[in-house]
Order: sequence, then structure tokens, then C-alpha cells
Amino acid sequence: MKKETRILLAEDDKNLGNILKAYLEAKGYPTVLCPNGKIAFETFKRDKFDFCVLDIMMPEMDGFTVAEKIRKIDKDIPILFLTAKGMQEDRIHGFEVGADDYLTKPFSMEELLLRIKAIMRRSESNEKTNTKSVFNFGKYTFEYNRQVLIFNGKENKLTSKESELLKLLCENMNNVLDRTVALNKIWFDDSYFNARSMDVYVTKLRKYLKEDPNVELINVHGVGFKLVVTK
Amino acid sequence: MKKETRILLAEDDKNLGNILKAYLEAKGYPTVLCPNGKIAFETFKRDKFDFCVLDIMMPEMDGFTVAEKIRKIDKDIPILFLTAKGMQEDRIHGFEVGADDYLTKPFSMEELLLRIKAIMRRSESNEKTNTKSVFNFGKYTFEYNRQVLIFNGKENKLTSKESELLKLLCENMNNVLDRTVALNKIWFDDSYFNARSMDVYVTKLRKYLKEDPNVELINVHGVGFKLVVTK
DNA sequence: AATAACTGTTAAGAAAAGTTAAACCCTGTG
DNA sequence: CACAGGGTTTAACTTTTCTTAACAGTTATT
Repeated sequence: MKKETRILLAEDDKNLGNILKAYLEAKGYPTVLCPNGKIAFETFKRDKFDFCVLDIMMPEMDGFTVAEKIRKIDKDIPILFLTAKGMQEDRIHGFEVGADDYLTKPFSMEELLLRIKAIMRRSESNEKTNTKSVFNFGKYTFEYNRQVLIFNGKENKLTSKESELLKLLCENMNNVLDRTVALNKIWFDDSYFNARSMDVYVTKLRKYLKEDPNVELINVHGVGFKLVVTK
Repeated sequence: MKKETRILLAEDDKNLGNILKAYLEAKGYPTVLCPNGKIAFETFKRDKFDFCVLDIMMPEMDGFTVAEKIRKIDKDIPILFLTAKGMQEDRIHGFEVGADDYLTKPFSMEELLLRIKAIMRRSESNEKTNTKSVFNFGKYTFEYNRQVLIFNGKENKLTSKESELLKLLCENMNNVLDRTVALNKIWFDDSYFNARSMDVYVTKLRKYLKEDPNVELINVHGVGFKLVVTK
């Protein structure tokens, strides 16, 4: 069972605020909209939230001040600032009060959602800190968090499953990646169909990786797969 | 006793640079801030560092160039790039110098710290992975990692079990490989059927190895097998 | 020489993996 | 709300790998 993520949204622009609130709630995030910083902080104290989205320029109390006060109560809650474009200093000041991310107006709602998701992921499992995000092997460069595989300066978009699998293989480069381990980490369940699904992804990765003969994705029967890089 | 991680930080934005330096030092990482690439490289040559954080766009010398020069001196030191958002081609060409990670501005300091920790953890654990895996005997070359047996430049793919067995035989070249030892290492169980299975693999290996008369796989009755290489 | 344990070899059968394509399932869009 | 497109899973079929069986030949032992 996963717990709900409740969002505190502070935004004085009624129009934008309502749109964001509607969008976030449609995506499954109960959202409370506050028209200024002061009310936002009062609301924060009264209710329980899991995430804060704060506009910086607001009447009564600006976003930074709200963030500082919130930080004194909860020093772990993720805070994302909404900032007008072209305000570098905002960014710097924001880091000092412990911002987790920034979004410069104008932005798409989808982008906001992605950031929120990313931050939640990050903050709820500190196990993910193990992830190195750039791997160089053979003639390839793999950027895990952009999900691209680069060969000869040519970018190839990867899907998330492809990326997850390739990342695990890279982390175990020249060593066997155990089937079961991979299945549990990526599919959270070691079952027949997931195993077959993984085999499909192995085939896909092999197609991407066949440009460089020094890179091989070989099978170790009954055990798993190994990304072999020679030279 | 754990050794200190000293960070070389190259960032031309004084404001940002100082904040990062202050933050990193507060977190226990002595940091030297350099205002441009040229000074960064000079500093690197003079001092001893364990980690590099390089802004890409800097006066005098950009981050990529610094990284290249640093790589010539130390090819293992972790390098993390700071990049302004929306510079695609810089990314593409940048990671071929062997970067370990990158962060797109704006980023949170927490995130930077997490990445640094992750990379350090990784490079510590990743220093002991190399097992010798290429065996030359007679006219054969056996690459265990790739599971191939090469004769006359012709590659012959081996199965996992064939490779495991041949590896043990190679490691005991001209010495007897004990049946029981091999069975326990490869099949994890010394039983009748596994023993018979192993005999089947001995037959297979003999077929592969019959091209060179100086290589023989002989049986030592009741004890095991021996890979005999004359000359 | 007879017997029993051990080894050599080949083939059949079962399990795992390779591959391709269709089905399914979201999510964004009109 | 239907539709399209992309990503993922399921299905179907093929090939490879490993084990087991069957039978033949060897070696040690009495």
C-alpha cells in the first residue's frame, strides 16, 4: 500500500493556482491552494503535507520566508519553488533555505508533475543514491537519467525499462547480473512472464549495442546476463 | 580510518561557487574553489584532490578541456560536470572524456551531495573487479569473460558450462583437476548425475581441442582430469 | 578371468533463452 | 470520449543449452 502525497501549493495568481490545483488533483495529488505566503504557512501548520510548491513572489509573505519557517518545523519535506524567469539570485537564495528544485515560469504542468515525481522518488528511497548516471563503455555513452544511449554522437532514446536494465548491466560490467536480482529490482517480482519480458529487453539492448564489436551482452545459462566490454 | 575527500570545484559564478563551497565544506568535504578552468588545472597539478566538480562554461578554459587535461594525469579521478540547461551537443561530446556524472543547472545542493557520495562509494568498491580471464595454450586462446575459444583467428562460442570447466582446467594446466572440486565449483553438488554431466562436457571440450595435437585433455582414473599442454 | 566401478560417447528429452509479432494498456490529444 | 502512439507484456515459435539415458569401452581388484 502506498501512501498519498498531499501537496501544499502557494500561488497568488488565482488563475494559474486553480489550474495547477486541478491538474495535480487529477493526477492523484490532493492539493491545497493558498493565495499568499502567510496563509500557506498557517495551513502548513494546521494540516499534514508531503510536498510544498511555493511561488516566490507573493503578497504578505514571500516564498523564501515561508520555506524558512517550514524548514524549522520539517527539515525534510521537499520544497519546489516557482520563479519568474531571469532571476538568478532567486536560485541561489533558494538553495540556502533548502530548496529541492526550481521551476521557471512559464512551465508546462507536465513538467511540474515530473519534477514532483522525481523529487518524491529521490526522497523516499535513499537507496537510489547508488545510481551513477553516466556510463562510458566501448564506443558508447549511456546517460541513465536522460535515458539516452549515445554512439558516434548519435543519440538513441531508450525506454525506461531499457534504461533500468542497461543501468544494472553497467553497474555489473564484466560481471554476471543475476536474473533474479534484475527481475526483483526492475519488475519487483520474479515470475515467469516477467522473466520472458526481460528476455525481450535483452534482445532490444543487443540490437542497440551491436555497433561496437567490443561490447557483448552474453547469457550465462541459468544465472543471468553479463555485459562484456573488451579493450 | 577513512581518508578525507578533497574536492576541486571550478565555477566562474562567484555567488554560486561560494555557496557550493560553503555547503560542501559544511558537509565535511574540504573544497578549493577556482574561478576559471585555467586556474583549476593549475591547482589540480599543485594539490592532491579526490574529486572534481567542473562547470562547463568558464572563461580561459572550459570544463571539458580541463577534464581532458586532468584525465591525462589521473585517469581514475571522478569528474562531475555542471551544465547549463539546454546545451545538447555539449553533452554529447562531453562525456566521451570519461565523466562520471553531470548536473544540469539549476540543481539542489542536496542533489549534488548525493551524487558525490554515490560516485565515491562506487569508485571505492569498484577497484577490485579484475580477474584474469584470458588463457593462451597451444594454438588456442580462451577468453573466459566472453566465453569464446579462438583457434586460427576463428572464434568458437562456448556455452557457460563449457567455459566454466575449461577455465578450471586452464587454472590447473598440466595438473590434475579433481573431479570433486570441479563438481562442487561448477555444479555446487557432487552427485552421480552431475558427474555424468561433466563427462559429457569433457567429451565436448575434447572435440574443440583436437585441432592442436599438443593439447590433450586426459583422464586420471578415479581422480579427475588434466589439461596437458606440451611445448 | 570375472566383476564392479569408472569413463567415453552419442542421442533423446527437458528447460532456458532468442526472436518476432500481436495484444494490451496507458497517456496525451483532438 | 474516442483515438492514436508509444511502451510493455504476452504469445507463439525457434534455437540453444543442459541433463539424463543408454550403451560401449577401460581400469582396478580379487
